[in-house]
Amino acid sequence: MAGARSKSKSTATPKSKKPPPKPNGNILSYFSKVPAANQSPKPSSGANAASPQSLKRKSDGGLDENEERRAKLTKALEDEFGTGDINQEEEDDDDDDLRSLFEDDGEDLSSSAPISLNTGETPTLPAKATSPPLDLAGPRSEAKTADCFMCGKVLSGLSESEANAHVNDCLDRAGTEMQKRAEHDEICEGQVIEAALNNKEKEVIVIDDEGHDIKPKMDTEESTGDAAFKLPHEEGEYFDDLDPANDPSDYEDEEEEEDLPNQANQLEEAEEEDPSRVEPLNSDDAPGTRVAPIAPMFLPRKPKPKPTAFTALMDHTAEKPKGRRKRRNQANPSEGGTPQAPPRPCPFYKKLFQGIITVDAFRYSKIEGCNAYFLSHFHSDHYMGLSSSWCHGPIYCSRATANLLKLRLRVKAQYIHELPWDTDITIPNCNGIKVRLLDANHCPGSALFLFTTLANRRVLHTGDFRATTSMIKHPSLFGRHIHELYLDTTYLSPKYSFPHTLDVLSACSGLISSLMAPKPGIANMLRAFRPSAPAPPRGHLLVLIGTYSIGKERLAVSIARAIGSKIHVPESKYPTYLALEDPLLTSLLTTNPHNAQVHLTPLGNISIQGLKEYLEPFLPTPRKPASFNRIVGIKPTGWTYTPPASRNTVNPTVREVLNSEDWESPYKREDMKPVRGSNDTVALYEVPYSEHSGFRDLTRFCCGLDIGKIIATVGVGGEKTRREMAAWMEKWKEDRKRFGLWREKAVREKEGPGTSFI
DNA sequence: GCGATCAGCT
DNA sequence: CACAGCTGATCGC
Repeated sequence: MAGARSKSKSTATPKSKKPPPKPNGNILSYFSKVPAANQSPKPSSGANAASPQSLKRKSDGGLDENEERRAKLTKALEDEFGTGDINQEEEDDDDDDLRSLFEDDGEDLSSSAPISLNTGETPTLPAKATSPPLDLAGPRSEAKTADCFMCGKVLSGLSESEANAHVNDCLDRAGTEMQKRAEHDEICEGQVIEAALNNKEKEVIVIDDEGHDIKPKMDTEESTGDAAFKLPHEEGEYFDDLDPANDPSDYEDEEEEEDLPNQANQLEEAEEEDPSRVEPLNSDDAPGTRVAPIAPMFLPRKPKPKPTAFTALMDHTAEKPKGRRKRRNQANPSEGGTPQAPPRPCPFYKKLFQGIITVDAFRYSKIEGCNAYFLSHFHSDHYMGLSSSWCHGPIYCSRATANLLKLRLRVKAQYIHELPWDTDITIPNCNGIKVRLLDANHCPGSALFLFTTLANRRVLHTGDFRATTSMIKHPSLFGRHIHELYLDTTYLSPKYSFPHTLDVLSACSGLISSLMAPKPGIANMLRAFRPSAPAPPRGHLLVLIGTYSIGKERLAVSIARAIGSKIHVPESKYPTYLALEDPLLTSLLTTNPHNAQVHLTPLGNISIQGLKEYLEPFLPTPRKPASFNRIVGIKPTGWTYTPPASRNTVNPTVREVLNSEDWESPYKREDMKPVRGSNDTVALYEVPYSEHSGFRDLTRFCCGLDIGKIIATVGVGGEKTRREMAAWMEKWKEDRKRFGLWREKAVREKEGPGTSFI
């Protein structure tokens, strides 16, 4: 399906008319907090070099595509080069927008210092785009640490580590700005909900199954209490809190009943639900054949588990159909196979409130009893099953995600319901349950779903998320009891931890800046003779950043801003990026590869060989000078980071994980080492940039919030992983019991015990 | 030819 | 390993 989709031609032209910017108020939002700059960067006239044909992926076979691309780029360069400055185009009318964007305080991303592109005869962004004016790495730099790229403060008197500390402070401060905004939004739960309820326009989206708008019926229904709250099929634990005898705060008790393997009790549920769906494993003859789930990640592979009802159920839980035998022949074995094979059952962790609401469950056809399908973010393993033929019910998601559903999957608009951020919305036909979207800090448009029943029972589904301390402090979460948490447990193992995102962004920006600066040795030598001597240029550096379809844009934005470059994206991906409606990103995009020093490319191209090939068309020929003659690849991956050797990752205590300095995962520019095979011209860096929560993130999130039951959503296929995850959840619970909710040390010290840190 | 699904491969 | 894809093959329509 991905293949089919990607083959579709990307003739889409940038939309000139853009929808209004989405509401603000998120923490660590992917979206800039400024009004849309309302500029749709035109595909530059000289961009034939980047035509879809030349940049499309290798659909017509291996090297041809690269050859073709190279040829076209070379030709374009030759055709064009006389025209002068490759960086000029598109700049002029962007100045003001850029300036305002750089000055915005809502963006926590790195530098705001456009600087010389350092391309020899070339020049630069117009001076007034620079705010504060600062040449971090250009030939005229005094030193690498001349100024803070956040606040402009002169840092040259400081040691490098002091300078780094300062810059990190600045970056962190940018984060707290968002916290303030969140506070501003909301004083207490009641007010927010009330505000939402009183705001007719925002309050309810009511759509019937055909997608027709019908009359809002909020108040009547919501105020009718128990009767209105009956779920269609059965009564269950969700009704417990209707009973006044059930103190919602008494959650320890309800946890007590939860077993160690947190989900084992789901087994019975699953079997009751539809016993016929529990299918035998690994039998080629059996209908519905499939292999056992992939062994839990991070654990030694074991022989395939015995087929049990539970494993059979969990087999369907893998987001991806990896390692699965073919399912084709189920419906009609005599034929070559038919897609009409009975749908897999939807795994329990995607079903909320007895399944009246599901999250990221689109590959199970129609789910009986589901009145609202939620999509947490636009990654294929979560939207799998969605297509133009979707007709099983309304889809709720963030605006960016909604845009992408229409643009990329052609899902019919009548099924798509975009929800605002940080606002309670009553979900139609779901017994008055409300949902509030919170920024998941995963990829653009990614959301946490916070559901609230009429009886004030809160259920949080994280989708995929990267937890942060500001997320813990979010007024929608902090200080509230969350009865159930569906948790992204991708990295729920002490082995996995990642540096703070901002540290990584800062390190990358710093690295690239320093690579653009003259070699210190040479510069110093020259200066020894003649201090004013311009440092010799080191050539034009191209920065190639690997990315999936959505995600990691922050890396590109951060680096681009640090070096004053635009960001080139293949023309085929351009509409996708526009659909994110991120004004900052949009303002930096260009489809002209010569117009930007920072390029985004599919992760598959990020290898030494791939970099070489990518660079080639930009190299000089007898007929033209080089656009670029060096290339640096950035490969964002969560897997390469090794924590400090002193860290106890075998059996750490929760306290240790939460607070010990050993569990800081520092990351600085000096930690960035090129991979083997890198040289002066072609260098590849793997950076520990993760958009999932690491182990410490998860621990802090779950110890910092008042959480009842936790349900893992990843890695639940293997018994051992399940057990280990459950053990951690148990430890978190004990820690909360014993020490109370975790708070950041600095905050505790500043405000003293007992004070809320909101 | 197109959409959907899957095996295999990063 | 696998973050979250991509690519080609196959099948139904």
